[in-house]
Amino acid sequence: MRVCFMGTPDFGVKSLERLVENGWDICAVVTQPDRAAGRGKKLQASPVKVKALELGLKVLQFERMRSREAIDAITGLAPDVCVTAAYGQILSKEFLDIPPYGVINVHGSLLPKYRGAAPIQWAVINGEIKTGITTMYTDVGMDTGDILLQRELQIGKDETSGELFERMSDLGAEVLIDSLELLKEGKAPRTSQNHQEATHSPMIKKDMAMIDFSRTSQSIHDLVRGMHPWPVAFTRYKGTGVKVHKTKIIDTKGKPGEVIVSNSKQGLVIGTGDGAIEIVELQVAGSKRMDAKAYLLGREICVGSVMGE
RNA sequence: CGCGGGGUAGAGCAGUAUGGUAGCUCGUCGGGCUCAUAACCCGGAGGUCGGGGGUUCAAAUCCCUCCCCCGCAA
Repeated sequence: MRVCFMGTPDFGVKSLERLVENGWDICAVVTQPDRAAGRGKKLQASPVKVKALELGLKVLQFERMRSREAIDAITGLAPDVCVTAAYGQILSKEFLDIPPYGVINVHGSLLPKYRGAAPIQWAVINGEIKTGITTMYTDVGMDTGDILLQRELQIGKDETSGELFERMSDLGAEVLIDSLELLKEGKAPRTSQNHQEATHSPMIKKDMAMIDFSRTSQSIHDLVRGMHPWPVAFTRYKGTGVKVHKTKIIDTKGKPGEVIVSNSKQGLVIGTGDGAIEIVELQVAGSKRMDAKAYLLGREICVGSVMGE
């Protein structure tokens, strides 16, 4: 089977790697165009593109997948199946009809829950204790296609999105391979989704990562985990941004946002809506990420002052 | 040339405008005190001040240059 792989961020890299390891014939890797990003605004290739080049695969990049040019190029490759893993563009009916075996998508949630762009982060932010991988037959809707395979994964109490991402991309690669095997043998299951139970996970934006200390300690802890390693939950202190990398729920009481404890021995503890939370690791603008205790050796945060403003 | 902050002891910082003994908090090592401690007291070790060049009697500090880290924006 000729496979056309489509993906952009890290999530897809593992799947691509495993496909190649397992001997699948990758006729091309389609990824989003290089974008100006990072300090200095240099053009940057997507993680999938980097890996594809490393593996010596043919790379294609299209501004718009719906364009004539893109459709013709893929048609010309005559793939038997297309695989998408966080590709980043909605595919048209015309495109979906190209490969005879269809387009298979690897999605980071137990569909129909968490359809959309950021299923892994939202599962963590919402404090879910389990999530999983779904492979599906892509249709024109947003993650609405019929389910092929599904496999669950437990989420750790202190696990971050980044850590979960790692495990999810491994699992995703596994489930993808299994799905393709079944598809090839003509034994692939197909179950439609229960659309009544669908939920959505929109793309994460920076402002969603702002900590609201009037919420519960648990939901703040979940936000911090879910927004890590990007964009990282943050608050403000005396006008400057403070990223919060790691927190721990503390059994104490305090007003929301109030600094209850602040010294290099005991650390930094802030009041929340239902108790308190310790900021274990933080990062202020221009400086590195560090333990709050280390930060307090050289800088002061006054007890009684308020975070968040 | 997108905007900006930073590199000083193991850690976190001050010192740089006005060049002149390397400083603070913590850790660490040794000693003392206390029923006790996130304790307290005494003493010690630990630094090519990111690299290189220059100016000067003298450079962490002024000039030139290179390297590295980070925030914003994307």
